[in-house]
Amino acid sequence: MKETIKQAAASLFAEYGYAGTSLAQISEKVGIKKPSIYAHYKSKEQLFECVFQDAFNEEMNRVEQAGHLYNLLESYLFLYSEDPLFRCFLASSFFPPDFLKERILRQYEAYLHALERKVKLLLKPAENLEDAAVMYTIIVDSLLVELCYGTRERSEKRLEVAWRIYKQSFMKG
Amino acid sequence: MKETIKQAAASLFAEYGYAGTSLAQISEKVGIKKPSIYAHYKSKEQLFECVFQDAFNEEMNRVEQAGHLYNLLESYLFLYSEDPLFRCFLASSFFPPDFLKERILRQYEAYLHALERKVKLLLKPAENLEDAAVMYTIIVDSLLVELCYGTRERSEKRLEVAWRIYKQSFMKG
DNA sequence: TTATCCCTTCCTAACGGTCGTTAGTTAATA
DNA sequence: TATTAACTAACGACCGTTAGGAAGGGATAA
Repeated sequence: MKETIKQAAASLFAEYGYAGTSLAQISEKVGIKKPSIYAHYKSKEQLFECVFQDAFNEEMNRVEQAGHLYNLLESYLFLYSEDPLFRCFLASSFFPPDFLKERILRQYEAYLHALERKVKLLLKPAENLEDAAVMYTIIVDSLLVELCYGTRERSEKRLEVAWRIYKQSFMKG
Repeated sequence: MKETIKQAAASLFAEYGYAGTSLAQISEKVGIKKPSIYAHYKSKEQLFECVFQDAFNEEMNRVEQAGHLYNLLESYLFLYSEDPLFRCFLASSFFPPDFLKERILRQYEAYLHALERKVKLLLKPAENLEDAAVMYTIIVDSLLVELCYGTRERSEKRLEVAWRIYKQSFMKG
C-alpha cells in the first residue's frame, strides 16, 4: 500500500507538480480516503520527499550502471514514456517545491557530475575529454527538455543529429 | 497599475509556478488588497494568460530580430538573470498550468521553429543546414535548462564548449 | 465657477470551496 | 491483547471570487 501511494503520487506530481497536486487526488487515484494516507506518511511534504528520493536514487543507479553512452541516451526516450517515477524526477528537478529546492538542486548537480564521470570513463582517452563530458550533459538535458514538451518524433530526431555530431567531434579515433 | 500587477505576477509565476502562486502573494507584492486585482483582470487565469502572452511575444520578437547566432545564445545568459518576464516564459513552458497546456506547447513549438528559421537564414548555405538548425535548438534548450537550475558559471562553460563544437561542425567555411 | 453624473480604482467584508491535517473509532491481523 | 490500517467527522487556514461602498477625476450642463 505504501508503495501504491508512492506510485500514484509520483505520476500526479510528475504531471501537476507539488503545489498542483492535492492529497485528495492522490487518495482517489489509490482508491482510499484522504486521511488514510497519514497512516503511511506523516505529511504531504514527507510523501513528496520519499517519492523524489526514490526517483533520484533509481535514476542515479541507472546512470552509474550504464555501459554505453549511446544506449544511455536512447534509454531516456522510452524511460520518459514508461516510467512515472522518472517523469517525477524530471519535473521535480525542473520545478522543485520551495521546501526542497536546495536539496533538489544539489542532487541534480550530483546527477550531472555522475554523467560527466561516466563519459570520462567510457570514452577513449582524448585530449578534449572535458569538452566531451560537458557536451554529453548538454545533449542529455536538451533531450529531457524535448521529451517534456516536445513530441517523441522530435526527440528521436534530436538524438540522431546530436549523436552524429558528437561522434564526429569526440570519437574520431 | 495594470502593468505593475503584471510584472509582480510574472516574477512570482516564474518562481513558484501557476498553482504555487496566490493572488494574495501578488497583491501583497504590488501593495494593494487582493480583490483590487479584479479591477484589472477578471480572473487569475486571465491574468496568467496575459503575462504569458506578453512574455512569449517579447521573446519571439527578440529571436526574430537577432542578427548573430552567437550573440543570441549569449543573450540568454543575462536575460535570465535580469528579466522576470523571460523567466516566466521559461518556467511556464517547462511547467504549464493545465488550462493553458495545449496552447503553450503549441507556442513553444513555434518558438523552436523560429529558432531553426533563424539558423537557416544566418548560416552560410551548407549541405547539412538541417542538422545545424536542430543542433542549435539543442544548445538553446540545454542552456535554458542550465540557467534554470544550474549556476551562472556552469552556463557560461556550457555556452563556450557548445559554441566551439558548433562552429567546428557547421562553420568551417 | 459650481453642481451633477459617471466611471474607474481602490477598499472592507464575506462567500463557498478546497487545502492539509487531527481526533477518534472500527475492523482486521498477529 | 496489541498493533496496524482503514474509516468518518471535523478543524482552521487559505484559496479564488463577489458584493457593495468610498474616494477621486473628467466631462457635461447650469
